[in-house]
Amino acid sequence: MATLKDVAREAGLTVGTVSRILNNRGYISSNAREKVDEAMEKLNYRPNEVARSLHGKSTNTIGLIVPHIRHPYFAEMISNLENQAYKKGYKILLCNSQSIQEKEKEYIDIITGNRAAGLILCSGTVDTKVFQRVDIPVITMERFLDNGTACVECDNKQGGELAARKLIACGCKNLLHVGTIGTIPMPADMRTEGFREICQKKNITFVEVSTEEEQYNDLKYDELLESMLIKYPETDGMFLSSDVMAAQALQVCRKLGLSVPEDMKIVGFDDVNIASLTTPQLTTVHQPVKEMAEIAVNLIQDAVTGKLVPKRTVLPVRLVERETT
Amino acid sequence: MATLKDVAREAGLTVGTVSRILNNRGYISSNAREKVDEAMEKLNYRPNEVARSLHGKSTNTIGLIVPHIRHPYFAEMISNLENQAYKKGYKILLCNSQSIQEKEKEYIDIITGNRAAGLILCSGTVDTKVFQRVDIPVITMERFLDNGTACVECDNKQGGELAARKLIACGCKNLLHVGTIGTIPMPADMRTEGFREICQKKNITFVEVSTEEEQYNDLKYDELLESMLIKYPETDGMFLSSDVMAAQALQVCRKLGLSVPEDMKIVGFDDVNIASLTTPQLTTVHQPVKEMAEIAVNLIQDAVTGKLVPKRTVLPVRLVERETT
DNA sequence: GCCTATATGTTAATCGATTGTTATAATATC
DNA sequence: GATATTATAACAATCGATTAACATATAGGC
Repeated sequence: MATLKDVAREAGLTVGTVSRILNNRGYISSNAREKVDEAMEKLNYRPNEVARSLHGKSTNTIGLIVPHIRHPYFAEMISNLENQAYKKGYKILLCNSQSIQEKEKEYIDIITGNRAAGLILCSGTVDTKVFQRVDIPVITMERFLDNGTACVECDNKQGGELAARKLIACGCKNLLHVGTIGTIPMPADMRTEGFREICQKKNITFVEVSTEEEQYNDLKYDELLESMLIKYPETDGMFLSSDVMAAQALQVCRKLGLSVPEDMKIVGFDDVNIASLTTPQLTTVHQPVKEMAEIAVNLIQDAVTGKLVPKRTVLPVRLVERETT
Repeated sequence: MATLKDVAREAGLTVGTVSRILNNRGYISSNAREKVDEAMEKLNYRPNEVARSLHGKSTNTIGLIVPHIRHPYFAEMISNLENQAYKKGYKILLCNSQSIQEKEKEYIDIITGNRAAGLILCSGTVDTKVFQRVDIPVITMERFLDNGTACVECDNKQGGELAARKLIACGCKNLLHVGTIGTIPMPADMRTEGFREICQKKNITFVEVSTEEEQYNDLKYDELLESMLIKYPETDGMFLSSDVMAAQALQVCRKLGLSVPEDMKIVGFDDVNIASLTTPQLTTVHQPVKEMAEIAVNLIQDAVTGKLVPKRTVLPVRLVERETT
């Protein structure tokens, strides 16, 4: 591929001048600019961003680590992050950790090695110690991290409360809640917390179940859900920590001959696409994914430019009532 | 961040020696290696990949341009591509074109400017002329491109045939097919082609509709579908070019009081997650996304290493029968 | 004819690594 | 003990751009 030197030679100028023209610095004659434009066109020149980044301190890349791309919530999140990154002149280096600690660590090495401007972490198995050695801004989403630069999350607890309140208002007496992965603490656990508090306050019987990594990875909760409904046949309302789970709960109910919402009320979480594609459509807790994504990217930029950055940003959620309650 | 020079100073050696140790070339004393290890540990050194790539000819980045991340088919595709890329030592630079030509062009500039090893293109609005100037391997997926290095696709025509055959075998007499975006020619159009051929051969009445970009971008087909079903009330079978569309068709049928599969049979395309989360679950044409993704990444690698690369790879599809037929 | 503003050339350093060539030790061989 | 061999490092060029310092050249203004 053609280099600046080639362009300079072709245009009959020196690299210094051509670079000046490219970057609009100093004095430039329209004549020279024309010659350079022609030469670039002719040689199909495109500045080597690698060389440029080497000269500058960092790149305009944001490393993004998610546990799953296929999961609609993350697909939605990635999409919004990409969008905002594009607007701000960043590009996204996409890393799918699959919740594998080793892979996550490796990706952190790759991202820092590539001198990314910042790191957005939606995945959470890595030891926080790893991050003491990361010297670029780290924005966590739905993940605890003492050493992180900042954290963006939705009001998970409020979400759990909304779900519990709704189910109880619908007349449910025996609730079942399936939460996030039991082995890894994360902000999403607060959904359970909020749910629990309301149930206790209102004196409603409830069962709490957490999922296993395997189920999370395969997006396959039907067996767990079925066994739970068989184990607790008196259940008349469920709060699931994701819409994917809730959609599967619907299928399980159908299999077991339970009508929703007549025999069973269901509340999901996330409010992704599928929530309105199931039959009946899901009542769910809406996460402001777009705003969270925008804030995350903006925080990276602020942190890079040395601005003071809020340690924690919590956005409100809201209940979207559809047909399962 | 610490550089090689810092490590060398710390270890009391020169950069050349340290580099040699890092890359295991030439003679190295265990003493020197030890000192370097210590220095790296102490300084938290991580090689600057930007500098490394500058020296080498290209990076190990693959540029990936998709029209949508949120669309479950692409989410699935991205996930599989990322996976294979990781296995092969590549990283993914993710670009969401939103089917906007200008954005696509800009991304191509960014990708080539960053000296990516190759480009995987799942999006298709850009003028093919643009690619005459791209000097890295370009693998297209579900997209025509004369100047591309290679193309990977599923047997779209066969998919259309399977769908038509199934609907006809179910006894449908008046079919409706909603295809891809009318204004942009793409391999997926062959689904329509295959569908049409079978209908004609079997003498079955059918209506063909194409979608608009706006609907594709918003993943919102319900209004179109509803108007079509009202316009063609005799319709008793539908073939939709994606599962997202098929899932929405189900909702529209429900709204119009049509039972599926009794009054209306439905066949989708892609076989993504939602296909088994709708009620009834979708009969659909399965695309071998994983294999397509693996092949695409492998083709990039082969092209980079100068291997001869097949111009076109077509993978078979298969019908997955669920509950809508 | 001098000054100034404009335009470009020249030269060289820099970013952080890789790598070929060369220099210097340490050890082995006869 | 001289010579060959092997081990270990230093030195310097290179990748492709940016940028600063300084020199030079042309033009117009007064």
